[in-house]
Amino acid sequence: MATGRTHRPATRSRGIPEATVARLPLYLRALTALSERSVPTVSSEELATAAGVNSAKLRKDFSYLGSYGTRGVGYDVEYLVYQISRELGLTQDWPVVIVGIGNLGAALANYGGFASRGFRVAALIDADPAMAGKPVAGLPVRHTDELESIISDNGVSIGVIATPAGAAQQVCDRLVAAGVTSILNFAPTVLAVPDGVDVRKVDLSIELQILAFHEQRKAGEDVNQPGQGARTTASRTGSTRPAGAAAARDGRKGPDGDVPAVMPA
Amino acid sequence: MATGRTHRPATRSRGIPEATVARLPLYLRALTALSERSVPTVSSEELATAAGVNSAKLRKDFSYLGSYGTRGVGYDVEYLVYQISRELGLTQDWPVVIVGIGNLGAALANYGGFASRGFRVAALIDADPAMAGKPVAGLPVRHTDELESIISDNGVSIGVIATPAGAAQQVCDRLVAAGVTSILNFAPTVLAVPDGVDVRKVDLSIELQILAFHEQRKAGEDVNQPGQGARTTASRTGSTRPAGAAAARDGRKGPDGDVPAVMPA
DNA sequence: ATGTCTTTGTGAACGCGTGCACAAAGATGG
DNA sequence: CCATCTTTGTGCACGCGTTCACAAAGACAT
Repeated sequence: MATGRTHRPATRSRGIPEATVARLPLYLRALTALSERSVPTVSSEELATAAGVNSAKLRKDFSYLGSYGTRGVGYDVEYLVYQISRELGLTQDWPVVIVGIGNLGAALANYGGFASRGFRVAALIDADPAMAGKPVAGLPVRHTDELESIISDNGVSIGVIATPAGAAQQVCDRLVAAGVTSILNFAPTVLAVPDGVDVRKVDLSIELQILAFHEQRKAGEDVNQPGQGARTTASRTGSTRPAGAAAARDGRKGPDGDVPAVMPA
Repeated sequence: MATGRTHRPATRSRGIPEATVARLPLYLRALTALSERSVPTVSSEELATAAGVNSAKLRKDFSYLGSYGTRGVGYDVEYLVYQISRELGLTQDWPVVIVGIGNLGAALANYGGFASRGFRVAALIDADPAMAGKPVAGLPVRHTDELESIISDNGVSIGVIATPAGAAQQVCDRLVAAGVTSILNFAPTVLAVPDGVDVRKVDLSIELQILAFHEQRKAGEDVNQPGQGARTTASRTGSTRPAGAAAARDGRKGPDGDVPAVMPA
């Protein structure tokens, strides 16, 4: 999960659990694919497989939306596409601004998934005056000075931050002050926002680090105890101190070259 | 959060909960920043604030790694940086290949967070022959034909997929066959992989859809009728679909089909 | 040494999410 | 109209994750 929710203690929004909301786009994608192939109905089992989830979970998720299935038959594909789209708020058009038109910002601007899903890129904004006017993905890049007026004029409520980490909080503040209440943050920083503003974070390097953890674990399984049965609940309580912890403490001395000292920009 | 875990029923890897592992990179980032400012020690409260989490949660997370703090004082910044780096497997150098050098792939290649955090981009791979040899982020793009040999020669175990959705599964299969056991997938597709292979998914459009859901909820708190725009100023252009299932049932639903032909590529 | 003060480490309770398993509902065929 | 078969919708139990609250541990001053 490259995800990170800020605030919001897992509030059950209108009775729909957060975990379910996070899966609805997944279902929607699978359903849209079926729709394009003119498949009229689909069972929870088939759809679950296509979406990569458990069928019981899928049925429970749908039960939060209402009883949209027919027992013995399954779900009407078109109908379900509409219901989920409506629930997610995709039946309306959301104007979005992207701030920070570097490599990533340009990639986002060109991302087809936005336009095709109820989102419209209202403007691309960058702080570099040299970028101003330059067309990216068919849109002229606007300068940061125009940020407030762009948001106000277009009624933008969702902003995407693709700036360097150092500029993110400042951009965030301006977006919020101008009226944006939902932010998708690609900068590797924790954003501080007032209550009522949603922030979702996508952090590329964090995802890789999590993968590295599991990769290391796989590699170390052979070296250490190859025990398949090593998953006992034995170490549940008590300090599960790794055997090498004591030795590691010796290395405390200081400046090891191992530790990368450079933050990602 | 742009994250999505595939498979793996929340296995508690070596006693460290998945949720904790996912937060370690966050702590590491905050700690590295402190380290650069030569801060010697930090309390759980301060660090928790910097990382954007609850202090009790942070202490419990660290307790899974061992007792690395000093009561009454806090945690030694340098020592903790090393411990977390080691736990995440970042004290070694992970060679990574990026497949699909479109907009997103190029952005990833240029992303500083990779190189500075124990990851090394071993190669950039693209299926387009016209791209071959072209330098991106200082590396010459290699053709897909070389995929297997690149992975084998460099001992790559982590692959990043930034191709269009249609090519993702095929690329994935080849990566896995060549020996890759961890995949970071940016293509909007559910990847099927054999046991033992980890897949993490980053899906840009899903994140936006989740934001839209909450945004709609905020806007519609007073209004019951769906499809109500949030901000009062601008008229929300668009497809305010005639409510009702009937309208939905006559072909062509929402924006348009999913699976954008052009991926974040 | 002794007392005070700060901060960690964790036991325990609670709530959310997941998955099983099954009854109810409806389709379908005779 | 009845029997059978398929698939939904959900009650229930279980486990993970989060949070509170506090005792234990150490630093520091006197």
